[in-house]
Amino acid sequence: MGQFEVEDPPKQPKRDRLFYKVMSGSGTSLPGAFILEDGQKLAKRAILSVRRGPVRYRRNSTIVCEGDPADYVFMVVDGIVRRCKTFQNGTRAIVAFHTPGELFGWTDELKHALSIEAATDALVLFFKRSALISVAAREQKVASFLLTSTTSELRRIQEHSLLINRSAKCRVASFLLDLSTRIDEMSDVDLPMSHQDIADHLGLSIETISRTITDLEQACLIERASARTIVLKNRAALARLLS
Amino acid sequence: MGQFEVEDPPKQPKRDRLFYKVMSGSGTSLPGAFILEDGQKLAKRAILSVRRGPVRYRRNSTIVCEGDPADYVFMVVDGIVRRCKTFQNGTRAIVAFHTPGELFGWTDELKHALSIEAATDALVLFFKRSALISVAAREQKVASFLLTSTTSELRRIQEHSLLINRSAKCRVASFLLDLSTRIDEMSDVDLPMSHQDIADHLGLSIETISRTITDLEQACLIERASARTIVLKNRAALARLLS
DNA sequence: CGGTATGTTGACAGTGATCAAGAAAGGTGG
DNA sequence: CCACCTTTCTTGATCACTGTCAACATACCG
Repeated sequence: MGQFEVEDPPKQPKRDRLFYKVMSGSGTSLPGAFILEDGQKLAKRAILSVRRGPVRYRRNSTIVCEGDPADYVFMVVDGIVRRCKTFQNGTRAIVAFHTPGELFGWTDELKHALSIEAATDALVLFFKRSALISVAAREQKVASFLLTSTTSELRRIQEHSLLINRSAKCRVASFLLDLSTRIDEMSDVDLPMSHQDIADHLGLSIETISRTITDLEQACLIERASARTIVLKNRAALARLLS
Repeated sequence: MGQFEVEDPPKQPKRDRLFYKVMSGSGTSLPGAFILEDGQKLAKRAILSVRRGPVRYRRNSTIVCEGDPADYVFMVVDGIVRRCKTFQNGTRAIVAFHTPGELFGWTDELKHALSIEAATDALVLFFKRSALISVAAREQKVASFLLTSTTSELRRIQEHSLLINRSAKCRVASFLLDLSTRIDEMSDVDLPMSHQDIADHLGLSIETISRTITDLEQACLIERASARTIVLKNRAALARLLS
């Protein structure tokens, strides 16, 4: 487990707002399944009681190492977290990025199969797995929340896995569109993570990332406001690249 | 939803054995989390009460089309089922294969994002989602089973997504090792699906699949007993290709 | 202001896709 | 059981996309 740092008092109000939003279901609505209605005070109190943190991590610091015991489950409060595996030849694969409000690190194994690292400066809540499990056994709403979170993560990674045989242009377009909806900005996407992170997530090299962005810009689908800020000028055309 | 066929009476005993095994947890053990102990007669009876089928599908027939309403969740009883998406240019990506005992098709969306097809002749159980959800709300063991199944699927696809930037040799080795443990045969893997299916799952062409198998055979890691039967002669060396 | 990390662009090489042809396997009807 | 046909698999030749290496530009930070 990575180094713990002091809690960040000024951020507390933000954490509680976010946390309430998540537990009331407005952040992760689930049509047709376990809908988390508002006002489930019991479930909220139950989960809050087993929370630790939030803990602040600096960019690129490690939260969990591959092989660490899977005693904790996490929730991003602020920033971006990546889950990744580094191979012997030094290459790295980033399985997923996690944005604020997402629960992650839930597994059915005793050890984490992937490292968990802060892709940007990040605030992270900790939940003890064993406590969460016993709460879930009593509180049906908590069990629903766990299932909802896991199902959402499954859906995201299934979508991501569709990129396995697609071109670089398609992968980058998919990434930009997905990120823009998750960051939830209007038209300009401020890339929170490095090109290296994006490359390792999409299975491309940083050079190809750069070149592809240039190509998309020359095709007038996007525009580079700065190296890290991209304006999606034609979402429809970008989406057409995916099909 | 695909064509329904008559039930297959002689297979019934097998289905019930399998189903009991699954619900008793011996097929999908979950260390450290919601352990499904033996003798949970209530949960078993509760789930069985909302089951339909089993329905028999012939190889390559469609069980669910992309975009069909997600009213049902499925369980393979016999054979192999694939979940896939076909793109406009005709290429296809197979997100996952499902082996007997696996629950699949669970989603938090109203429609299935992927087509579900029989990769071999297959027997499939149906569960009405709405019924499953209401049973899960009453029966904690059923909720646990849903979470366990979803978590297992998540783990599998996360492992698969690590292949996104690996070589053809590594992808094929990974596939063969995974398949051999899932089919649970001693040393020889009888490939249940076509090379085309494997190619679409690994993001390679059928020619590369064939060539890679030839390479692995010449390196004495495997041996081709027939086109569809492969003997893993050196599992350790195959596993070394993955790291 | 200098130094490091990050991003961009070019030249070239390598892995795997594509196209094409042939071989093996499986299914069907005689 | 065999001949035939279709599907699936194998192997070869060529090409394209993307990785690698290198140089340079820019941003970031003390």
